[in-house]
Amino acid sequence: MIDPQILRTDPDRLRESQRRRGESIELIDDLVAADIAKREAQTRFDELRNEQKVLGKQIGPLQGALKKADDDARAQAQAEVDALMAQAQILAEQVKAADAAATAAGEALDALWLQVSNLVNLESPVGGEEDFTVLEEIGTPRDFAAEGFEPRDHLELGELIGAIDVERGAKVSGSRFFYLTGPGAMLEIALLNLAMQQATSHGLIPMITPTLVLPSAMEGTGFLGQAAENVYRIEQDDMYLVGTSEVPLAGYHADEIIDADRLPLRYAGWSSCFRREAGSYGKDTRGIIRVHQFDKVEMFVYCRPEDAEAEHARLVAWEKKFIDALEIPYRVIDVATGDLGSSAARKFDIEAWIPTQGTYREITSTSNTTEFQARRLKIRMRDENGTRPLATLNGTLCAMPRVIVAILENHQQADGSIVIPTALRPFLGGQEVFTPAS
RNA sequence: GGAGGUGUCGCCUAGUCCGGUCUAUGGCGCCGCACUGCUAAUGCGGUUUGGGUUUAUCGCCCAUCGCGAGUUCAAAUCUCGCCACCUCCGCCA
Repeated sequence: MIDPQILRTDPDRLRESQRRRGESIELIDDLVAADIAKREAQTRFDELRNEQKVLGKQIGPLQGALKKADDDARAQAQAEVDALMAQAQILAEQVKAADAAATAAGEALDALWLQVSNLVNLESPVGGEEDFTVLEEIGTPRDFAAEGFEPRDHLELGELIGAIDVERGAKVSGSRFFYLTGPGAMLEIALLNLAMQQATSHGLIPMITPTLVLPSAMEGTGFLGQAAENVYRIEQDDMYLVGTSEVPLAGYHADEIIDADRLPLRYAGWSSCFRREAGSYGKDTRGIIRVHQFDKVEMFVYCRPEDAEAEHARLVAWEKKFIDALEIPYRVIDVATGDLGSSAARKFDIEAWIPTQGTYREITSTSNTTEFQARRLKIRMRDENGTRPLATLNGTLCAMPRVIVAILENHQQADGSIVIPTALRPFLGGQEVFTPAS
């Protein structure tokens, strides 16, 4: 949610943000009207309620006096009480109606706010999925032609070395599920160790989070808007499977007020992630680039709003350091406004070079969600200026399947073996190569 | 899953039986001021959160006693539902 003050003082800022995202501008007009309606209804209720309380305070003492009154005064006192009671009853009806009206107006307003995405950062390139800006390219893709062989894709390689089994994944769980087997499983564990080693060296707090969450956490992080179709819902218990540990890491401090001197709070969460991948039929059907379940180490930061942009840059730097250690060529892109997702004001993706696709593919994504999630989840900070919402940011450190794809494809040799990046070897007992199973 | 207990403004706590005097008591902590070579101690004042109004301030109004609904002129207090935690029993990785 965006600061309601901006809606009242500068609604054009919201309209401009909506325009850049390609989302509804009329929504802002509705919001302005609903905000006014809500305040009017609330004020009416407040005033009536005040009248009711003033009146109510007179009744108690009068009834006390009535009990003590002697016969002469009784009739008089009784009449006074009756008159007040009659008045109070009318007022009670009005209060009830005004309360209902204010509640309804509030709900209508909240429903509209839930449809509004975060204010985009004005630096973000405007446009759709293809309109990103490339910020930098690092490393050089190998020239397999010069090396004299045709690169195999990650699935072929994974099957060759006995690391990936998608056929049995499909047999047991359906399409887009897979098993990591033998060296594949060991590789994921090694990646987890490297990621957590780097994370802790940066001062992040390691976390293992719930993956099943209540609606409040899902909604608070902005995943029940246009992204809702990609979320698994457990109907029977009204819970959701998270698509990223960003959700439980953001919910961790929900409803809390954090002392500013504890900020920034930085976490590295490890969890399984579940995605329905609705609307991606036919896309990336081969291999493990797009799957329904995978594991991921996610970074999550709570900080002062004024520090958020610097923090965002720090997250990108940590992501780069991780990919650097894996010796994979990549580029960093500044994602365009139309492709940000509802909670991000700005988003940087790292895309790894995938030789058999001849292109870069997303392997990390880091978003500055400013105060958007914090407002929804009621996470505030307290400093010398009082209590106010803080900023949250998230960023991928290691999304297992895609990192594994990038390692296999970029470090393959002509015989189908895989050279293990030096940084991973300590976590694999010093092993240097994955070789094809016989 | 069953039985019992608990839930009050950072922490602890009074208030709930018997509705109005609750504008929620007291202690700790914290902030400000006074006193004071310094610190400590002491004294005085302040200290839930959210919304509205006013905004140069002070202020005023409403909501908030785990959450929600109900009864009532009036609910921390009565009724119902739910949630969380604790103890015990059952089942279980």
